[in-house]
Amino acid sequence: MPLTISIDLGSPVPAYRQIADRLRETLVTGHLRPGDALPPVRQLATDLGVHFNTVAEAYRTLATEGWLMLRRGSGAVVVERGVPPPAAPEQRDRLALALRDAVLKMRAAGWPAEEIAIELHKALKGTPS
Amino acid sequence: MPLTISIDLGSPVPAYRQIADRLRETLVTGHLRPGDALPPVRQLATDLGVHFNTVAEAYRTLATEGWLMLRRGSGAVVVERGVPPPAAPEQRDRLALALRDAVLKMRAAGWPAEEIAIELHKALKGTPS
DNA sequence: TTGAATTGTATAGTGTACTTGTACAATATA
DNA sequence: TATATTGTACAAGTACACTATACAATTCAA
Repeated sequence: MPLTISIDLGSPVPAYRQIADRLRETLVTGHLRPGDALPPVRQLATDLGVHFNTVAEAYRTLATEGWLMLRRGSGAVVVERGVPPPAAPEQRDRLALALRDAVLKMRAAGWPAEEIAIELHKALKGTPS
Repeated sequence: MPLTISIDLGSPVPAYRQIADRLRETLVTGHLRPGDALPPVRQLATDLGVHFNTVAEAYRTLATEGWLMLRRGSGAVVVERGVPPPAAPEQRDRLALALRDAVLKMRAAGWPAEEIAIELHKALKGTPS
């Protein structure tokens, strides 16, 4: 599978963060596994309609999180991640807040609680551990 | 109750959006109800440590969403909102994506699925309808 | 009725973040 | 060993967030 992701250039979320988010999804769900190679920054950038430096920034984000190893010439490779380093409580709070705000915005937009729960389980599905 | 909210100035999420998020929470949960007055932008701004224009931007955001009515001299007042206007599919997708990304980041940080579900229910709790 | 105080609005300025352009360094490959 | 491939570094342009300041509409006390 050639890694097909897409981003929304009209979104207020910066492109490099969207790219990181979508790639993180493939990593968390196991569609990309240790040893797998990611496409070169220039190729993915062309596919998504952004500059390759924008993709490179996303790769660096994921490398910092421990998902990837980057090397010029060799490209980006998924590495064994082990136990995620314990996040700072401040960072933990932000993650929980992001979830809460997402739910609140959906409620405010009129989503039934049912459907929100469904969306949640979709997001949890396929996640190992 | 004097409306006590707090924001995180170190967060990458812009202050005006955090303020709107926290206020939306009080609105969705019914802690602020139609007819209630919000604090003047200058007062809330002082409380939060930002410029009053930043608070004003948050108020405008919520006014656009149909929660508030703004008038100089009178201040910001919660209005009856009725049925939320049907969001554009594009906007709907973004809401669902935000939820998905929040969950994925929590998983990536090592949160057990259990606790994520708990956080979700905390966010849903107290929500009418 | 009037004038001062209160409250949101408008607009310009400043700093920061995002994206791009371009040159470069390290690795792979023919 | 030369060339292509791949990520990196850094400067420039643009958009966004926040602030400063002046302003307009409303409220309220004298």
